Amino acid sequence: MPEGWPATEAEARAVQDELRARVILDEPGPPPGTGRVTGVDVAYDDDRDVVVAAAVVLDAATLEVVAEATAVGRICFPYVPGLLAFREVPAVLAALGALPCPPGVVVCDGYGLAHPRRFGLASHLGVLTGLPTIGVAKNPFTFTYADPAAPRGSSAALLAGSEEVGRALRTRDGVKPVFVSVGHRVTLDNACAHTLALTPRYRLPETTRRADALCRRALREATARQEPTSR
DNA sequence: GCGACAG
DNA sequence: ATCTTGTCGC
Repeated sequence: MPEGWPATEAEARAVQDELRARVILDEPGPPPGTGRVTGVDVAYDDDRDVVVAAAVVLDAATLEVVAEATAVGRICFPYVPGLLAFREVPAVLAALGALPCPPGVVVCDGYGLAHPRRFGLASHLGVLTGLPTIGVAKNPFTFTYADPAAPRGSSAALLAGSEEVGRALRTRDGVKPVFVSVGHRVTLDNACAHTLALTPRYRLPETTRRADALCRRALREATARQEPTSR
């Protein structure tokens, strides 16, 4: 359990309300296809109280893996809608810290600005690290959107009432869109461009696919010696 | 008051 | 997130 980590939901919401002021929204961020892009994801074993985070660094031009790292820890916050960051951030920080090179733009599995208090996981991670971050989620959470046109690349506003908090972006022809929002130091247009650059083949970005596979594998391995294989 | 609700 | 086999389709 990290120093000063909130113990209650009310404390956690107060932390969000305070850190939100530090989000930078007026920087365009690195152009897609250049430098590096890093995916982060987390897997859990609630019964054993184990959490594993993975960070996978890709060359943005080729999408080849150039580095990866994992971190194992204890679960330090329950899943509460709107407070996901408090469950995921400590392990993700550890995984990012274990990388041998700078991560470039960090792609999170979840939301940034598209959040009840406009401070989702990607915003939180961005503020704590200073890195440019974006959020790419698989579900619209509580937000609304008009279905984008069928071709890949089409998009529609992701709305909280009349406020655009992100974009529903079609990454594959005729397939359910992903939900992109800004984290820190990246523009929404640029975040969508990055997302398209990371989806040459599948609905989800290569970064999150790679990070997801790695943290699941690391969780299996971290968990393997504690309970013998049943048969 | 009740249900919904990123991962 | 996680529990879980096969199956339909490109």
